[in-house]
Amino acid sequence: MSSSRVVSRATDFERPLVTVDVVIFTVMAEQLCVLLVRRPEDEGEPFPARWALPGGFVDVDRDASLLACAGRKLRDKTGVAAPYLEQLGSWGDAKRDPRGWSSTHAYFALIPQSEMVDGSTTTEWVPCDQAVRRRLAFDHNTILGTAIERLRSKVEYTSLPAFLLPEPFTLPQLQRVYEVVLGRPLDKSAFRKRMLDAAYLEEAGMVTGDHGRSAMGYRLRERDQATVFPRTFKSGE
Amino acid sequence: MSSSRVVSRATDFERPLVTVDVVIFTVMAEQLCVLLVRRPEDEGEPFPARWALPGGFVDVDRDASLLACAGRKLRDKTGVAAPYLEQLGSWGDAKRDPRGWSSTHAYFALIPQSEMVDGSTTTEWVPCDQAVRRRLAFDHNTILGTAIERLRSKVEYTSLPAFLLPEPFTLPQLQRVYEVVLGRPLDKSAFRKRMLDAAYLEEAGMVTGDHGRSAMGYRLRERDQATVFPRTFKSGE
DNA sequence: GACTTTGAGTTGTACTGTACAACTTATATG
DNA sequence: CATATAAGTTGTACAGTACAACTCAAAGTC
Repeated sequence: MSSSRVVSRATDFERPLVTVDVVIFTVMAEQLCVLLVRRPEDEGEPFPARWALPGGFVDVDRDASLLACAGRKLRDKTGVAAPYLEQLGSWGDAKRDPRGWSSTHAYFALIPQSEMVDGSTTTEWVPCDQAVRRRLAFDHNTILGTAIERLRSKVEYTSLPAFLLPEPFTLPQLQRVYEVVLGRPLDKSAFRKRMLDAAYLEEAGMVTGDHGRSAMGYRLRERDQATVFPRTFKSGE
Repeated sequence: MSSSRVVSRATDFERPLVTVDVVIFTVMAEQLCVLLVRRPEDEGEPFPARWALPGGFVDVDRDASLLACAGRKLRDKTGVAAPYLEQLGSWGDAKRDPRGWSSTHAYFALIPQSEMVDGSTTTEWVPCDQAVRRRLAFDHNTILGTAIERLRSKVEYTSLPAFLLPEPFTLPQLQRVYEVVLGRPLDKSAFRKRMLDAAYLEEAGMVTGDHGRSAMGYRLRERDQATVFPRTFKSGE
C-alpha cells in the first residue's frame, strides 16, 4: 500500500490480464449469424472445448494498439482485412477468468457473407438466436448479448446493414437484411425514401434476380463510416 | 513464441498497464464543465504537473470490477456516490504511457453542480471549450473530445441532461441545459411536448424563480437509466 | 392599485417523414 | 401471349418538429 520506491509505483500494481474479443456478424440464409471458435483442450486452458468469441491476449510486441489487435484477430479467423469494425465496450473483473483479474476489450465487426473464408473445424458460423442459448466461455454470453442489442439498436437509425451485404446490392435485398436484424417487417416506400434521400449509396448498374423485375444495384459511397438517419423506423411505440 | 510450458501460457504474455479514467461533466453558470486533476510532480511520474482526467490504475485487490473502479475514483474526487455513469470506450497502445504498453477504460459521468464538493487545489472544474484547448496528459485530449462528442450526440435523442440538474428542476431550466450542451436554441413548444409525452418525469410542486411566473418542478421517475426519444431534435439537416 | 416587466405555458399553421395500402412496371416462365 | 413474381410508384392519414404569435401568472414600479 505505502510504497517507499516512488519511482516504480506503476509497476507495484499487480497487472490484470488484457485480452481483445471480436463479435463478428454476417447474414447467411436470411439469418443473422455470429462467428464462434472452440476453446483449446490443452491442460491449463480455461473453459476447454467450450464455444467462445474469437479473441485472445494482447501481444505487446506485435499489436501496436487495441484496434490493431482486433484487426489481427479478425484477419486470422476470417481473412477479411477491412470490414466495418467498431468498439463495443470492455468487461473486466476479478472472476471472469479463472487465471486472474482480467479485462477484455470487445469489438464488433460486420462482414458480407461472400468475403469470408470458412473451413476450419474449430470455427463455426452460428445463427444468433442459437448462439445466445449456448453456454459460452467466460462472460461471452453477456458480450454477445450486448453486441446484438447494440446492433439492433443502431440498425434503427443507421446504415449499418449495408456492411453485411456484398456489393452491389439492391434496395429490396438491403431491406431484407434490415428486417432480418430487426425481426420485423418494414414499409417499402418509407424504406426506399429514407435510403435514397440519405444519398449514402451510389448506383452500380442493374442487377437481375431469379424471378421478376430487375433492380438497381447500389454501392456504398464511403466504406469507412455508417450514415446516421435523423429518426428511428418506428415512431409510434 | 513457441512455449514449452503450456500450462502457464497466459502468464507468458507481458501484461499491459491497466487504468480507468472518468470524464465527469456538470453544468455551472450556463456552461458545460469537466473535472480535471493536476498530475503529481513526484519523480518517475509521467506528465508531471499537467492537467489530466481523474483516473488511475486498477487495483486488483480493491476493485471488484472496472465499473466499481470508476465509481471509486468518482467518489474520491467528487464525493458523489450514485451519478449517471456509463462506459465511454477504451484506448490502448504502446505509446500513450511512457511507462509501457497501457490501456485505459474510460467512463463518463453526469452530476448536478450542487451535489459535488469542490475544494482541493489539485482538482478544477473547467469549461469544456477551455479544457479541450489545454494540452492534457496522455491521450486525454482524445478521450475528452470523444466524451463531448458522445454527450452531444446522445443529448439529441435522450434525456441525459436531466442528470446534470439538481431536483426538482423546471422545464425551462432543463431546456437551457439542452441548449448549453448542444450549443443552439431549441423550440420551446416542441421541447415541452417531447419531454412530457415521454412521461419520464413526475411533477414535484411549483418552483418560484427570481422573476416572472412560477414553473412546475419535476423529478426523474427513474434515476437509473436515460430515456431514449424516437427522433433527434433537428429533423431537417 | 393599475401598469409594466419577465418568464411560463399555450395555440395554430406549415412542413417533413413514417404507416398503411393500392397501384403500375418490368422480367422470367409455361 | 398469359401469368407469376418481384421492383418500384402513388396517395392519403397521421405524428412530431419549425416557426411564430399568443395568453397567463408572479414580481416590482409609479
